[in-house]
Amino acid sequence: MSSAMPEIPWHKARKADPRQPLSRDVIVETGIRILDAEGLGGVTMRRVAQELGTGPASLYAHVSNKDELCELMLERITGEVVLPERAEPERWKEQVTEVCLAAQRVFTAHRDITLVSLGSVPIGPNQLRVTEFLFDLLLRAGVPAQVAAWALDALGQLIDTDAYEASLYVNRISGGTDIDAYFESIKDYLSRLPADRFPRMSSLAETLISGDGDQRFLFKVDVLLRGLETYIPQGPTRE
Amino acid sequence: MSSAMPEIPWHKARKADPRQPLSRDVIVETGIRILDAEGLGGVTMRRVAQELGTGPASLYAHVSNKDELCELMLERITGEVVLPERAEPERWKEQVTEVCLAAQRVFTAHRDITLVSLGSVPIGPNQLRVTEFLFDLLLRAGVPAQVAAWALDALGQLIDTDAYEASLYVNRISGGTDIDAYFESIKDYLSRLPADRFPRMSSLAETLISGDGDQRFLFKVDVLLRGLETYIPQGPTRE
DNA sequence: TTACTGCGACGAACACTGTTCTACGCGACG
DNA sequence: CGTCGCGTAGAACAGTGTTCGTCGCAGTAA
Repeated sequence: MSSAMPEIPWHKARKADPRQPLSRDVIVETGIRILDAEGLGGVTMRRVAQELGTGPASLYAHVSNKDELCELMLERITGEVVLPERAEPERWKEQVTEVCLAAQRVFTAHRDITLVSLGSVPIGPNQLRVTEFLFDLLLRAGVPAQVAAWALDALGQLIDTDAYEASLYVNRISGGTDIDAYFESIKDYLSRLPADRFPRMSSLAETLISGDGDQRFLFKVDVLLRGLETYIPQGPTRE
Repeated sequence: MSSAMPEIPWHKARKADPRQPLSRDVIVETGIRILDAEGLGGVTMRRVAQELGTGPASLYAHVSNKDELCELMLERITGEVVLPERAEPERWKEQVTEVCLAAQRVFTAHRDITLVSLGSVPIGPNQLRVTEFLFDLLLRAGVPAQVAAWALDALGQLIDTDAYEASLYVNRISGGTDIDAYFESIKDYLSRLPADRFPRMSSLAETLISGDGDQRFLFKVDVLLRGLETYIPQGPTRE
């Protein structure tokens, strides 16, 4: 206890990077940084804490859970989705497509973050912001309220699932796998299938695996919108 | 080593249930039993081994991985999906709906197993069986090959995602949460949203959360099929 | 200035996870 | 009868999320 005691060494050297005094925001930002670099699997409490020069227990003063941390990350990332200035119902299909594509781009850029949103009801402010825009747009386009409401569910699932699958390929690529060779091997496998039991898949293997992620995603959105259009009372929009 | 030695106790008492001599099939079956009872989170190598009266290391002689075990489980479960006797293209929409509903029922009955299929290309025999049937049905209905191929992707994602979300509610229920009260609280939350920024969601909160899982799922399938129909060259099928 | 009080920080530990190493025992085959 | 190989399984390793209890520092009251 005397002043003759030398400085306790480990207490000062504790953090190589004595940055902000550890807040909710810093933790979320750090989590996202790790997410972008290593994927959701790399985001562990220990890893985040280490990046902040501390131990995992310190995080629990600001974040109650790892699940909560992940949802906070998702909320912040959803904030990156930029929406059009205003809804243009006369070209609603194009605008819905634009928003979906923007969202898919943002999520895919953050690896497998959509694994989090697949399992949670979107109630964060930013998630509500996007949902409200699409909801309003569909209603203005003449889609019945109940149809529009359920369509939001479908659109959200579509974006999440597609972004998740896209991120899996990113993971594989960053894991060293040659993605083209991978798809080629699948095509070979399908085409070699016994033609008596799998006539369609074996003969159309090429067709099955054709198209990159964006093409397939845009196709799915298009199918959904075409289907939605048939629910508009006065029939399909005239060209 | 003499015959005077008493029975080695721990060798006989090792397993309370000395069943089959540990094969791939038994391991997969045990995994599915645990999956049904506790969800995918309960399926650990230790838990499966314990159920078989052995240690986790023993499983690795029959299964190379936990991931492989999960995919084997998925494959076997997919085998439970019963397909119609033969494709009836004249009522393709109804038949696709039937198959989708059947698949969704099977998967939902096995908790969150679809979390596995979300992350893997379906190449197991049983998965191919279902896919081939749907592919053939769509082609016979007049859907162009490329459209049908991509539609298979969309249908699979729809089934997987919906079954996964349904299972989350099952998990919550088995976790003791009152699911009705949960949705009611979400409805309250949405309706209390500031009306200036969220006019649509706050006023239509009731509409947003209405409908049970089956209704919403059937709606999504219907939208997809209606959209698909517009891709058929001679236009929508006449009634 | 001093004493206290409350809260954030955090090392250590707990109960888990998937996976690997290595020794062991038993059946089949030469 | 000997030997070889394979399936079994205990122990251990490097991780995981989370909790406990201590410790030091800020702010506040006396």
